[in-house]
Amino acid sequence: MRVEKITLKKIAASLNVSISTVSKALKDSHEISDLTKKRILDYVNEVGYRPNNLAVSLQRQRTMTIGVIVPELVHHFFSRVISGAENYASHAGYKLLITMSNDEWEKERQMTDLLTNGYVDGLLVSVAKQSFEKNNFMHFSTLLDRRFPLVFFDRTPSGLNVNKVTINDVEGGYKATKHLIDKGAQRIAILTTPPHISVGADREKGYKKALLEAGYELDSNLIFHIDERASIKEQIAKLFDLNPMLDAVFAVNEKYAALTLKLAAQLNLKITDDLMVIGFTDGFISKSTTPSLSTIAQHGFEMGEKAMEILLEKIEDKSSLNTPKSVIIPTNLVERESTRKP
Amino acid sequence: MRVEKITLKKIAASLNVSISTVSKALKDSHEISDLTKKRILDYVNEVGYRPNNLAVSLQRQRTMTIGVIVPELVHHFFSRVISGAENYASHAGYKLLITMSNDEWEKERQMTDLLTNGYVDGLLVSVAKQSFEKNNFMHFSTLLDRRFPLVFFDRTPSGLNVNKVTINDVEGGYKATKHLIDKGAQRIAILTTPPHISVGADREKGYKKALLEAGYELDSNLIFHIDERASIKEQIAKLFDLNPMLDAVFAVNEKYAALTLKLAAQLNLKITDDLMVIGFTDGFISKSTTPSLSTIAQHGFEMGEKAMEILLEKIEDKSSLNTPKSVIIPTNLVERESTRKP
DNA sequence: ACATTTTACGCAAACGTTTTCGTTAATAAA
DNA sequence: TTTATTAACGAAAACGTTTGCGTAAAATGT
Repeated sequence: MRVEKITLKKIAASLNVSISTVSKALKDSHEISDLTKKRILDYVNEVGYRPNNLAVSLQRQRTMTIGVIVPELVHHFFSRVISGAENYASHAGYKLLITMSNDEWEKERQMTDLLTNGYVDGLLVSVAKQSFEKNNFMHFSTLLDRRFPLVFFDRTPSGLNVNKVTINDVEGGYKATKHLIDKGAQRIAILTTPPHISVGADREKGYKKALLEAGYELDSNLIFHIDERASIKEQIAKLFDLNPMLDAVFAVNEKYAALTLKLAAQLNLKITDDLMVIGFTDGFISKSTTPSLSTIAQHGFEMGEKAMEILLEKIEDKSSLNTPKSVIIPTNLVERESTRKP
Repeated sequence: MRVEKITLKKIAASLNVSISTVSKALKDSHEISDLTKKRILDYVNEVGYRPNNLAVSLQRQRTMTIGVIVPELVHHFFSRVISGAENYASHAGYKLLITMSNDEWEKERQMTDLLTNGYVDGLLVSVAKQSFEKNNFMHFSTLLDRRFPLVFFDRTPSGLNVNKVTINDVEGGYKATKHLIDKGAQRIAILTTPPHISVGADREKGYKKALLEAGYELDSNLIFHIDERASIKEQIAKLFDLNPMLDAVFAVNEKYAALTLKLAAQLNLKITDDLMVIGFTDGFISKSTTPSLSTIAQHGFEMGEKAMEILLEKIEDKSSLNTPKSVIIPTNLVERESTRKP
């Protein structure tokens, strides 16, 4: 039951050698004789020495770890991105440290601060909702000034020339809506986020574009900006209430789509005869509902991989930091039961 | 566009004062005159100095951050636990660093190593599947030897006397099964994990206990250990195939439960007349399916809070480390449509 | 007037490593 | 035998902080 921390200094003292000898022996340096190496190795194994990572990183000025900041973890999509990032990173010998901002500006700032001042070599972030609301990205712009390797994914800060990998949300929204139109829908509603969330706003743009292109009229009664602080289900119910002739819904995420489906069942609406539904994000939920949900697949895993690829490139070749890279991961439509018509 | 790192040393040089003066000024020490303080503060704000956390932590021998290792992030339950932990921690002034083991032993070992050697003051972990398979928990026992503050949640290592907060899985399994029995089910199947996963095994115990208590016979055809490396849906389909008289299913997680529901719909089985289903974990999925899922609520948020409470107690009062604490978070049955009978 | 206290700062050790550069002793080359 | 080389190790600076202690000058007390 050893309790005191065991350091190079203590090992050195115990074996009557210098600190540098121990350090070199542990890295199998040719400067140390095989005999001493063995003596040191044996002792080290016995006491179970582990180097202090803080000291190592401080000295090396490198940590081989990457920080990730996401708004929240519950989203399947973010989890997928992280998995993709982790996958790429671990093959390159990097580890991942994940934190969450809870969609709060202050926490995002705090985590950026914590991670970028020593803990990690680079940062991957998806911006918090509150940062959009406040339109405050100064914690990121100081990072850019410092030329700290930084890549954004999915939710990217407005007005900053940064590395980012996103999906084409406008196109995604367009595809989803177009699909409903092609299936013969006449009155198509959209359940989206408040306008300051770029991904929601962009999907809404795509929605409008598809409608206009097909000669439909835009109807503000059909455009619902969900306020997540209130009951989502009640807001969707209100949509149905307001629009008796509604025959299709485009929901900008899985959650809204699943709830729409549920409400439809409660109102005895037949999918797809009375109502078609299409979502966004191809997660477990979309596959497991009855009927299963048509959706726009975002390929989060690939997004994470790509983001990490760019980040590591920026880390290893600092000169590349001068030319921000922007990559768009293609989306594709996954047709399932909620829009499948004979 | 400043690029060189700015440190106390550089500030001191620029202002012709000593490093300690700068350091003390930044902490508003009474040892420094108001004039010098202002001079330093102004300069520091201008250049945007941020202390190096590695150096600070190394010196302070304290980081005010807590590490979390989870098998994976996609699980709603884990996300909830993390949120609870984060909530408690942030109120106590601690930050969270999250990593995932991918259910792999080696990665779990690596992350434990990374975090516990400098990066964090304490560790919260839910054990990887592979560690159970290998029955290898040495990376944790060395932590115990070092008296490193450590609390397990949900999936706890076998044979180690450790701090842990779990739910009573046996009781949960019992409650779920009993509920089905009370509702009149005759042939009740269980969809569970391979036996080495303790939570699955325990829920299965509760299932058996409830059956025996009610005078039912155990039927191995009704006990399915799902192998996640193969198609889950096909395995569930096989269950239905094998048991035409099946009238209730207890699934040990949301995923299996949702898939069961989906399959039932495809087989045109009426819920609840032909089949009742009950799950485990009260996440978004259970609420959003049609019919909605009855389930055993695990209260992940509370679990996270409690785990963090214990951990912080161990950190602040090292003497408490001698007496491992074990807390059980109560579960409760949430009845929804999938078992609701008139 | 001198002694004492206070103010305002600097020095240097410490946290635990890595690594460059000496230095000594043994070995090889002349 | 003398000189050059190599092998094996140690001293010390450096990474960027914090903090106890020392000290000169200024302020206060007698």
